[in-house]
Amino acid sequence: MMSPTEFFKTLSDATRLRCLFLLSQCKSLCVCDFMEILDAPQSRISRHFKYLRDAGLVTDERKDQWVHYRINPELAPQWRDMLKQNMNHIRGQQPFVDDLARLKVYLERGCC
Amino acid sequence: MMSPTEFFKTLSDATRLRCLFLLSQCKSLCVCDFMEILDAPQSRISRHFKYLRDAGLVTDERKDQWVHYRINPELAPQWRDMLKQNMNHIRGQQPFVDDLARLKVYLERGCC
DNA sequence: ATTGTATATACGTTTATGCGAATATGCAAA
DNA sequence: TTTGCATATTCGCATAAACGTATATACAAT
Repeated sequence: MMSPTEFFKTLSDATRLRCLFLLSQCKSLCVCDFMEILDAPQSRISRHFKYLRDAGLVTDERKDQWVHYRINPELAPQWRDMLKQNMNHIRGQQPFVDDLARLKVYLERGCC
Repeated sequence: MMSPTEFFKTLSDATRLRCLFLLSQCKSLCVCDFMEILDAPQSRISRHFKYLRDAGLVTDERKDQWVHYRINPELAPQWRDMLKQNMNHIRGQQPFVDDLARLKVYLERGCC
């Protein structure tokens, strides 16, 4: 179980927050998607997803070589609501506006 | 102006979060109130209020020796809503339940 | 002026966190 | 079983953040 402080700490890093935001806007994405959309090296994405997994906010599912992440479908409703509301609030701000635009382009031309 | 990441970082420390929560439940409180309710040394409270001031989340007002803090009444609606919603979400969890109980006892018998 | 109370800040230390580079692992296809 | 790609982890380093103690400041009352 997670404390509110830990919840906010998890959201307090730009890479993690941008990843969570992207996941809040689509079903699932794999590590290389995040690398491209956020223009970040692989170790950074992977490391921060470890934090997100440990916090219970996301789950991973391997398909062949790819690991797909999604918002943890078993997240307690309380945290799920909190996450959703916060994601809605940041939706209109940078860098999330641009990230969302890039996500859409990316999904349209077919992801990895 | 504040970035979402900075907003969450500000909420990611237990002392700051508890202070903000208390302020969300009453008009204003002074440093010694927080010291007693949270059982924390003065330097800790004061230091964290500097962060909260710098982030623009609270304002201070001196009355004689006492400095009263409140949620910044000029906080942009966006942040105000976000803060309010998050405070509502943590309301039912520890240590905030106990903090609120202590706040009520404290206010009833007359604060500092 | 001095004292007492409330609050703020400076200092040195400790711990936490983020980073890239390098390496390891897992899986599929050859 | 080797190669190649996707992902995870380890490492050493650098910076940030939190802490308590001690000191400084602000104000009121004497």
